[in-house]
Amino acid sequence: MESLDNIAMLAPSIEPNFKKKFWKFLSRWYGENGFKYPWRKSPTPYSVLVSEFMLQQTQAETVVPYFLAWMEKFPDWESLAKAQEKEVLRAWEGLGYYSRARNLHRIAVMLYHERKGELPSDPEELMKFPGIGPYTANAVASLAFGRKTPALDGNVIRVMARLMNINQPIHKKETIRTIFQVVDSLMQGEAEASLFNSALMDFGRAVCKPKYPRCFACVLKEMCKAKQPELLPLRTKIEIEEKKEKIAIIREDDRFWLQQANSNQNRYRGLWLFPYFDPDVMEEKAPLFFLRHSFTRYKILLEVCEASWNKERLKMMPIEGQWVKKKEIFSLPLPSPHRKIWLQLLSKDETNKGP
DNA sequence: AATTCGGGGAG
DNA sequence: CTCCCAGAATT
Repeated sequence: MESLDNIAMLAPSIEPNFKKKFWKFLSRWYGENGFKYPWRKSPTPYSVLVSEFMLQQTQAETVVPYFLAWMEKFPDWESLAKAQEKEVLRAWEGLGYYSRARNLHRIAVMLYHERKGELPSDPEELMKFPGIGPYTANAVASLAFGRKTPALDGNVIRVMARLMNINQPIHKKETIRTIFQVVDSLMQGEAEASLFNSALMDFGRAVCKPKYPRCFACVLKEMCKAKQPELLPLRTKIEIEEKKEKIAIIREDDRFWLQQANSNQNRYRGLWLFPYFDPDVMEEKAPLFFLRHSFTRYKILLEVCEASWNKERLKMMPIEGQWVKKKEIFSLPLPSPHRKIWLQLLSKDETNKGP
């Protein structure tokens, strides 16, 4: 088995023949099987950055409708720069990782005021912007500006790790550096940067899949050194933590009590939430329903109840939040579970109104 | 180097 | 149910 060092030393001098063959097979596969995503139709630096932000840790099919709606609402840097954060978060609602939306908005404002609305094309420069890391910087440089630089996402790293039979944890810095050099060398040919990176990512997603790779349909099989079927080092398993949380619905006619997520906390910052039930200042009136939702390592059972303020205690203890009219809740950004709560409440209101 | 940050789709 | 996704920032 080759050591990583050997592969790293080989990288700059991969045989021209190998490079040629690699792209010949891959480009043919891409021509027949590449995905037709809307952000590939007429890419601009803006549309590419929007799509790349949305695609961070989010499956492409999930992103499609969000991307289309976003480009309608915020077609360019200027419209995004002039928007309120509330609108921006509302357009992002349901995608998760909301700091992506806040960072994208910040970038728009920065560009609009400081750079005449133009992104730099150099990956090192791109990395100076909030929310742009190594992958996104190189993706934008290649997909939007045609720079020949490797965009190493999870798919590409997996493909290359198998191709070279790197039996080491693939998230190690040294491993990534090696893969970067190899891909960099592979793409220095006729291949257009945008096509090359897109093809490799699509290929990893569709064929060289994490769990059940379709080796039988692999066009790179003859040059792959992976010892099948042993594939990749397993990831460390994470412990799931189960929690119960109680949400209070406090209403007064057509107004509901909502609070904006604390600005010094990162999760849900800027989004609006129904408050947690707090027995010190609230009284439960009636149970409503349960809702479960899970994310990363948490499995949360949300209990939703109707509640009212305990006015005596409320006087001594200022409570954050404010009354929001029913009609306004539609336009506020809510985390997914809270949006679901809201929709449940609405449908109950409707059925109660029934003839 | 490990954790945090969401949510949904696929198997 | 479990795994994973066109990652980045923070600890």
